[in-house]
Amino acid sequence: MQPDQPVRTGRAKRLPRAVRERQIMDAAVDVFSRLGFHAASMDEISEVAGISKPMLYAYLGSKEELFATCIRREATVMMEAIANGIEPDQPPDVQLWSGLRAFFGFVGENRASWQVLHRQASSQGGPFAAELAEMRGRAVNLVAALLVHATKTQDVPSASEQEAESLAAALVGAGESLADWWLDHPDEPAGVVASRLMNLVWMGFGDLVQGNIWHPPSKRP
Amino acid sequence: MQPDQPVRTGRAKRLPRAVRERQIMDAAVDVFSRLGFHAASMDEISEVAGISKPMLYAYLGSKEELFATCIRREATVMMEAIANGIEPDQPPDVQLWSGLRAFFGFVGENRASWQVLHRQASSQGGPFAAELAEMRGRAVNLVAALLVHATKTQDVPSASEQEAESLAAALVGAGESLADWWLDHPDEPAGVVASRLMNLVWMGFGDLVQGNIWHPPSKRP
DNA sequence: AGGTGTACCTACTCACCAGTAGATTACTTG
DNA sequence: CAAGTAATCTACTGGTGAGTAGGTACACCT
Repeated sequence: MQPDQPVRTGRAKRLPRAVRERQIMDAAVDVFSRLGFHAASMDEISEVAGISKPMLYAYLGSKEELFATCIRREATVMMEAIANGIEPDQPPDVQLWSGLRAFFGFVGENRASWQVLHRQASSQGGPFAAELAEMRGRAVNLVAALLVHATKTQDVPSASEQEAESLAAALVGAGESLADWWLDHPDEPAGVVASRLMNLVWMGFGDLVQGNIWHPPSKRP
Repeated sequence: MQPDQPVRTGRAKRLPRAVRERQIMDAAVDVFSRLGFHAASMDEISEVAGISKPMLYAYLGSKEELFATCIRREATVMMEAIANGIEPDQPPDVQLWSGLRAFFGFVGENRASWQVLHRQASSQGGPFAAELAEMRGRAVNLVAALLVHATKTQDVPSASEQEAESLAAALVGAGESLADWWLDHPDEPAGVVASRLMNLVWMGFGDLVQGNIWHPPSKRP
């Protein structure tokens, strides 16, 4: 959350283009996340960014281009955060756990990013949703691969690609919407939310109601 | 999905108020679901409804009132569908199963309703999200009660209210977002989607990768 | 210092849309 | 069949916001 720039009067200090572009993007993510695409005005974005509207257009083009650019940037940053968080060469449950922790960690520290990325992008139709769908696709592939790998280490008929992918989609969806839910209940720490989802999707209610809990490896005997 | 009314010219046929109101609401749900709250215009809604704008205002008030009314109507209809679908006096897993089937059944046959209800309402802030949150609260309570009941029949320390409620929230969230995902993959039948979520949340990946599947009672030995 | 290009601004235009005023038509009931 | 009233229309206003035209100041190089 960017602190509101003090009300600017007169000319802004000269800055190199790259720096201004970053400032503008930050402001745009902030405003889009608070107001949504349509209700956000280019006037407000330029004001928050501390510059005038023509700068906005000169640097980042139309409102739609700006929004798409925001989505791409935030999506890339997030996917990198998750990819860096996963520990390969670990058993599937641990990989899933580290991925979930990285995901909720990112969302917790970049609420505006998540808001613009998920809620806004998916509720505007068209090219924006497509942008988002592509990123979700990458996430689903990640999880699906993990699942297939998990079944391969067992001596059961490995799940079909189709089956794995749809389960992965369900899990990714659960993560997305739990993150949305979390936005409205911000008091819980990230680790707790991540651990709840981990237990839900790895153990299932069937186990949980019998008191069987999943623990991270450090707590295993 | 309402078929577009043919382009209307001249006066619409006189109809009693109640009927017109229904037509208008149907049109509003259609347009809101396609375009979102802000991008939807009262002109377009009135056109799809086959009447002129002043009628809209005379019957349903302002744009915001209209939208809120849509949300309330659709939410009520959906909750009733689910409540009617659940079979009480059955074991917890069967109750959950029937609830999921009812939910996905409703979404499948009322895609526009779901879109306006979930995607649109949650991405507009303010009173709309509150309206939605209240309905989600009812759903969460339903599931949480079911969970608490399930643990009570076991001889384990029953989960805390807090724990049960957040797990319920996760499940409801998973359902919401799986429904969203389903909007973009409409080829799957409702039963299949419902069954996937059932397996995921009841059995968990941990069981699924070992080939343990949940079956509805009719297939049990 | 003077020139050159880039960062930056004020002040508009134009389109679109929520909401309304005031007139008009068609059922319905005595 | 004439009121009376409910349903409906056409045609406007006012405000807001995307996008732009045309100009000003600052920094750096020579």
